[in-house]
Amino acid sequence: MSLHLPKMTPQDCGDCPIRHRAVCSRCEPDELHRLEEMKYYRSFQAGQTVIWSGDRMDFVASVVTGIATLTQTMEDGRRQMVGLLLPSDFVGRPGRTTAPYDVTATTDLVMCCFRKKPFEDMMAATPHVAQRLLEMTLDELDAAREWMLLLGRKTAREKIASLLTIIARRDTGLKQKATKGAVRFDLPLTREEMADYLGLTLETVSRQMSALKRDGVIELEEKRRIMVPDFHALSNETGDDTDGGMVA
Amino acid sequence: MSLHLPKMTPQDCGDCPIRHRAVCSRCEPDELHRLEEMKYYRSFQAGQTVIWSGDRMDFVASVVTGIATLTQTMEDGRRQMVGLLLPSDFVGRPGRTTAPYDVTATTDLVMCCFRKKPFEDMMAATPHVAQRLLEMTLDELDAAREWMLLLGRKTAREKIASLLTIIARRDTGLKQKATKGAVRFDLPLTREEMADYLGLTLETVSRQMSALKRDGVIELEEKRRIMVPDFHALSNETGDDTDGGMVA
DNA sequence: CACCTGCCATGATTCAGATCAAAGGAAAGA
DNA sequence: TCTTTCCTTTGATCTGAATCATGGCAGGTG
Repeated sequence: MSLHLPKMTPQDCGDCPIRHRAVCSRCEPDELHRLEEMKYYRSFQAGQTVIWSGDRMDFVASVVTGIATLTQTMEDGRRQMVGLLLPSDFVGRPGRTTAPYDVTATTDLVMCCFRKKPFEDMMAATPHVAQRLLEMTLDELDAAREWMLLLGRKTAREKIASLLTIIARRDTGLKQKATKGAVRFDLPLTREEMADYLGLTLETVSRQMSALKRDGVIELEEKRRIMVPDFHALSNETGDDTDGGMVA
Repeated sequence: MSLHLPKMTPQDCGDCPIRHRAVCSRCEPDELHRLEEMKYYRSFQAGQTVIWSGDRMDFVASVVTGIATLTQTMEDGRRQMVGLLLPSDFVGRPGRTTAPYDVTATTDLVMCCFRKKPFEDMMAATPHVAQRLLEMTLDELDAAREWMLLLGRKTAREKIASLLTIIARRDTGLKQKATKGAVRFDLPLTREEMADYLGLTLETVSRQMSALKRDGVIELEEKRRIMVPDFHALSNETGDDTDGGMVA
């Protein structure tokens, strides 16, 4: 395998695929220009570690393409994934010098980085970056709390169904429950990564995937290729109130 | 029981017990004055619900005194606490109209409330509130992620020890691991609330408390009054890397 | 080709924590 | 005083997921 990483030609922010959703989405042209001056790209291969927990972290970054994970590890090796970073998601905390989690590239990954100091200066000087970052952080907090419910109270089957639902939704670009009929998508995670995310073992993940297949809720076209014949049936397995909220 | 709530005389922000830690901590005198004009206090008795999940929420607020909880409930009644609100903590999300969780007063509670619209206007106009709110939200996100590790990977005994450690630390006002010798504190939660927080049943909570007592890690002076003879011994039960991080 | 190595599935067995059940103690009201 | 209610503890049993163990398959490599 070649170890050459693709050379990233610094792009024009105007062409950036995450321009409208990332931390820079609210920026005025002059702010964007300033960010453009300080940004640089970094690429990682699938499996590479971006940062180790405890390392000094002198940059912040947005995911441009690919998927990364945040994981915590206990001394005895137990691991829990605490975040899944998709394109436009932000990594790093202004005002902190040390990474609190391992950040790992799950697929090939491109990040748009800013050195921390200039970025912090900019945050202090103009409000749009900070405003957007607050919004994004609040969204992440909501997601983390939803995950707490999953980890604390859901069964293995519900956990799997919930994860598949989330991936299916964002993969098909569908917002709410509006998904009808069959859906197809690729799992970006190994069984072990799924287990780390769901607070399960990989064996349990494998068994529950098989069970959902046996019950006709999903079909496996390949190990990582999922077909959901009836999205509503999958939603019903998540344990969430999926029936559109308010009772008539 | 009398249903009269204590009449709160609006306080001067300068005397406020949470002045230096709450969302207003960065405010300049003029900003503080503006907040003072729009604030109002609300009191709740222990056990009262502050807001129901799904309710319209037209205010945001800081906890002044007392403790509140955020909980999510599944249709079949499974409950997971997703946040513990202590004095100076902030409730409510600017830009959202509907409460995502039940908020409940665990003890008698006083909140300093702001109607959402004026508060949002102020956030847009001056940066200090938004800056502080971002900081606090990032802290909460870290706490939520630490809790994800606990919920996903820790044993019942580790969960209990972790919760006791956290409450002990904030109760004794101690920052890091610097606690030496005996510590005493009151549990602000019932066994059931502890269970809801830890993703356990109340029976398991009770049993593990008894086990920690049997093993001499804690002593129960009353049901809710904890004495920890050796704080380090308790920390060792949390499963966390408590030995000060870096290996020599 | 034969041989790894990484990933996945599945069977057998164990065990931590849930569930079911009963009862004790403290506080509040009648 | 007795009763009720809330909180807690403890015991007996069950069970969902972990653990232990094996084998299959696909892709890469010598």
